[in-house]
Amino acid sequence: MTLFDHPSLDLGLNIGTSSMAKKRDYNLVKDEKIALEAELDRMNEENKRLNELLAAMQANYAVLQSRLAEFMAAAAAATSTSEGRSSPGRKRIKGGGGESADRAAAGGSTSSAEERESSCGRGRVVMMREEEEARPRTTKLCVRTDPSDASLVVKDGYQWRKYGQKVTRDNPCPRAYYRCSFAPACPVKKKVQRSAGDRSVLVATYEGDHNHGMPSLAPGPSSDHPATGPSPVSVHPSGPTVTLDLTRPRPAGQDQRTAAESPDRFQRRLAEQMASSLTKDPTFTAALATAISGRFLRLSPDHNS
DNA sequence: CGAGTTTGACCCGCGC
DNA sequence: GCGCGGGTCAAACTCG
Repeated sequence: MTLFDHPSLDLGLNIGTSSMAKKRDYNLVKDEKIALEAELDRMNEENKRLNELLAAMQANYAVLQSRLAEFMAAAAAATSTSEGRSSPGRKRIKGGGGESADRAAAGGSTSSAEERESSCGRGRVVMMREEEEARPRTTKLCVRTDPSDASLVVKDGYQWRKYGQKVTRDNPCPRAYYRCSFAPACPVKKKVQRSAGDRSVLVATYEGDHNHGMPSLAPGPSSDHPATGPSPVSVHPSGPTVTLDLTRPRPAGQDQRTAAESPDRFQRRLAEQMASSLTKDPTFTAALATAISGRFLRLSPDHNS
């Protein structure tokens, strides 16, 4: 009757606008979902691409290492024939026959030195050569940091305790000495020094292998797990060297798209910025570097030898 | 109060 | 033998 003869205009409009708004919201959510799915696809693609890159790098590293092994074997054969026994104690290794055992014991955590000590005799050329081969693995990690950042900290996921700092002759920048403090008996040491040529590059030299897992990769609320990452990799004569650029600026033009952005574009940009900030995080990137180098070490043919 | 950092001293290998 | 330089020690200090 009258009730139905006079339907509220507002009510009807409200219903109409409400459903339209719902539809608009639905479309927005749909757009957002499409955008996120596209972003996910893009990330998956990038992940796939980086995995392929990593596989290629591993293959290259294996080839280079085998070549290095061949070269070392050839060089050893050549020097053993020409050198003879003329210089039994010429190339000494710290912690070897000349290093006092009580010093090693006083140091507390010099298991690598002790291992060498136990495996070498005094003044025997053959043993010296075995000792050289038993030398702890040395890995270099070059990290590009902000030049204004004066700290000698390379966040690689492990827990380090600084035990010394020294200004060396060939480099005005001080060199910091670290020991792995995560496991008491872990023999790994790390030296960190700014590159003499490029102050923005931190060169971290790792000696030895960790006898424990990676602390930051253990499950936990604050663990920063690498999934993808940048990093051009080069192999140095002393071992694999991972180079990271932590100061890379965001892609040009990204900051220029601020005016008149559609919501889904904004969402996309937000996602990009999140991904960008994640990969720009030094801890994230350094952990990634360690994970990559750790994977190299595990895949190394002479590892655990 | 414990863990980490700083820093001067010390040790030791090596070249001269 | 001596001095230099790299590596390490350890007491003092800082920080959370």
